[in-house]
Amino acid sequence: MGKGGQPRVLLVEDEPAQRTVLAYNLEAEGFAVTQADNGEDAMVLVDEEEPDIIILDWMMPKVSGIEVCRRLKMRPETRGIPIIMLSARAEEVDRIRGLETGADDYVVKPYSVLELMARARAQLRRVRPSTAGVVLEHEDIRLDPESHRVYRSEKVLKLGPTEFKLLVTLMERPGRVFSREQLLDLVWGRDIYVDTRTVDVHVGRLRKSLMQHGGADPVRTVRGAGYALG
Amino acid sequence: MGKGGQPRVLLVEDEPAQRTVLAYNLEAEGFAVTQADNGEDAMVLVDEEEPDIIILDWMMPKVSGIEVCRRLKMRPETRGIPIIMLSARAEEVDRIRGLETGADDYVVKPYSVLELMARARAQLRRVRPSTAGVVLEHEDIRLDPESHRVYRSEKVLKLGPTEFKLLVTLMERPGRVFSREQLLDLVWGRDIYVDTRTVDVHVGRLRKSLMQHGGADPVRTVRGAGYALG
DNA sequence: TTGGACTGTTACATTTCCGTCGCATAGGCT
DNA sequence: AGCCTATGCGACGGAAATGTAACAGTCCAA
Repeated sequence: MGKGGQPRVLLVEDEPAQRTVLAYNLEAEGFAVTQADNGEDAMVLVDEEEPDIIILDWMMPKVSGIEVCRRLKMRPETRGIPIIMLSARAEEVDRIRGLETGADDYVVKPYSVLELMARARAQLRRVRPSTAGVVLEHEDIRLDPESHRVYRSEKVLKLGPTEFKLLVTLMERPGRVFSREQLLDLVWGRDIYVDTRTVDVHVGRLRKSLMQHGGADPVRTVRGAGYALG
Repeated sequence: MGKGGQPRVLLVEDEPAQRTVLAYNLEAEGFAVTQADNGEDAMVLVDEEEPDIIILDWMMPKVSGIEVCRRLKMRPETRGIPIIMLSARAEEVDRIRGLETGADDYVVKPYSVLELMARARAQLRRVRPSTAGVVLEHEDIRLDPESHRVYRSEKVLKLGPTEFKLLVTLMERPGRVFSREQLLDLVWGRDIYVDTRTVDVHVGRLRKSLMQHGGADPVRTVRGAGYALG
């Protein structure tokens, strides 16, 4: 995985409008998006960004999506990356299938964005079964990303957006110690400037929220290093 | 519906003995039975056979029942098919419920065959109540897409077209949080340009409509994320 | 044509949350 | 103990997200 929670997706589509819409939706769904509008750039970006999944348009100038797919599936180091191919008409899917490019899934345009998201998640789950769309559990804490709900011993907890994201991050790797800088990256975003002490404050708020109905403090402070769950 | 009033059931169970027994009983009860022993085949058969109801074992090799269920409930064209999940122990039912896979009912092994039949019929009745329309229900809200009518505790509600579509979308996956962008996609259509704040306004109108005869607000606002039902 | 129903936008009110500061407290080292 | 640093935590101003009424435009039926 790119970083703790944010799966990286490489989006290859030559039509700017479609690419923009997709990128927007993917980002809204929590993906870190890298964009390319042609096959050559895509090949380079695969190595540079090491995406967790690739969404690839079939029709493209120069190097076509099919060709990109074929090349990637030939190299051992990129073979494992799931590829979802976009194609304009249903009949084409059969053709692409026939070409045995090795793509992992196909979506026909015009596609439902939600469906595409679902398929992307499904692929990610296959490759990395832990995260993305599954209910996270740690001791008596249960977190469902889909319904955006957190339970502790059957009681619903109320927590703010940042506390929620913070908890998601911690729960994705229970026991692992995250430095304040890492947490800023993962929860706030890579290019946001905020004081590292802000993390402390939010961890404090998260603690209070998690203990609002009683129970022990599940967050562990590692002096000089950061925070961890359990 | 299948031919001549015979409801089609897709039976997905990897244990041959159990599957055979169940299939026999289902056929005796007048169902047209299609069988699968794994999730992948099941996904294919859903499209090929268009069953009226699916009985799905939880534990299966490769693609689990949960995963099949989740995928089916994500696709609009299969979302309406009722799914009954079979699970080995009672505790698991709670777990599956927590996962919000969208299954319509749960039966614990070892189950009474009669009970399973009864539940299957109940689901069919719900989906096909002489009108052949899918009826969505959530708490005290009942929505019939066929007649375009919405009831709340036996009283008919009056709501506009957009409010109706919005409610349909939310009710198709109760509990799930939809972002404003997703709702724009699903309710308005993906190539319509409207401000995301418009969603807020319509959610507000939907709320007012749903509470026009009293009752609590069934729509949940998830700050920083979107809206959900329940 | 007129009136009603509906829609999308805007402006404003209100709530909730965020980031920072200051000080208290705890932990670790000599 | 005494000192220094890291962390906990309450408070506060302000920003951001959301609720909502009002408005103008559109469509359609009477």
